[in-house]
Amino acid sequence: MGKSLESSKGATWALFLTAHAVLLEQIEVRLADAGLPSLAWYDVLWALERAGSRRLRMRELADMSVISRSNLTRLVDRLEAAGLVARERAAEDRRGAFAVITAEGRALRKKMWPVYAAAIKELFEDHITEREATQIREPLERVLGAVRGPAVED
Amino acid sequence: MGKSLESSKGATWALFLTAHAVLLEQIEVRLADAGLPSLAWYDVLWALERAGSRRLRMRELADMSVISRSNLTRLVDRLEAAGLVARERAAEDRRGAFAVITAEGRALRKKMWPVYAAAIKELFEDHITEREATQIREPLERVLGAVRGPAVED
DNA sequence: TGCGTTTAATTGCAAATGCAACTATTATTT
DNA sequence: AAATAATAGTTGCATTTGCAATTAAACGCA
Repeated sequence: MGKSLESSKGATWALFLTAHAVLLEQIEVRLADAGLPSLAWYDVLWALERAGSRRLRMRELADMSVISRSNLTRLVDRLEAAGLVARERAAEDRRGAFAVITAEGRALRKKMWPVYAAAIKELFEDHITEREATQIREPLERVLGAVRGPAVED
Repeated sequence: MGKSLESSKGATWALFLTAHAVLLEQIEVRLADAGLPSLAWYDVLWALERAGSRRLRMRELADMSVISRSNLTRLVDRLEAAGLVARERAAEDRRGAFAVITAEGRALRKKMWPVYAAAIKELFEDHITEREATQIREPLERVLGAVRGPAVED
């Protein structure tokens, strides 16, 4: 294509950061405007709802939501205070605890989804083709794979 | 390509969020390990350094860094306390203030860059081709353009 | 000119986050 | 089995964020 561009990778990274910040900000505004809790709550509720028996160990939940253990402890505190989640002591390992989503939790998650989905659609999906989605997804999967499971080194 | 995939857009969005969270976490760890401040500081310093006369109005800086005005006020408070930035009252509009990067600020930014750059490279750039970078960048630019300048509506 | 409006930036206060230390329990060594 | 290490989760405390209200200056216009 003629003149070579310096490197578009740096620009891609910058754009990745900016796009994330702007989109998340917009989504949070929409949720707040609808009188709904933040995305962080949604993520945890959704992770629990998908889980086999609607429960996950704190550790698993923290990993899936990509937040620290201590932050998850407090987030679950808040969710529990709101009646959306309950803690259950683990029988087989008495150190551990499960977070279990309640019926109210499921109801709220279900109520949040349309607002969240509409935001994703309008802000993100409507502007990219199916093909582009794949072209974004594939490299990101590779990136994530490299960070997460860099194949045990010895 | 034969069997149609449900929609890869949802998966792309999920991946976008996860990749962002994981990569940022890793980058922050590397900066902290090197005894350096967070990316938020870097962003502000870099925005100022790029600016014409090494200064920007608080408003512009907040927009560029995608953070709220009030948060920027405090972030600049901290940067100022660290001697990396100074505030300058605007002459032509006495409500306003400029944030100006200091020599120390420039020095620190310069010291942070190699660590940050190495992280971006290893975690992100090394796993995608130049072509893929473009294929990510283009749709994201469109997305961002749509959110930001949705063409004045009336 | 004077009055209401908009804009820039900051502040108060509550909520959320990050990090290091701590408790309880299980796993490993010897 | 006792001693040591490792793991799960929580807590204390300091930092950072978010939101609403506030102060100050500029603008718009009657």
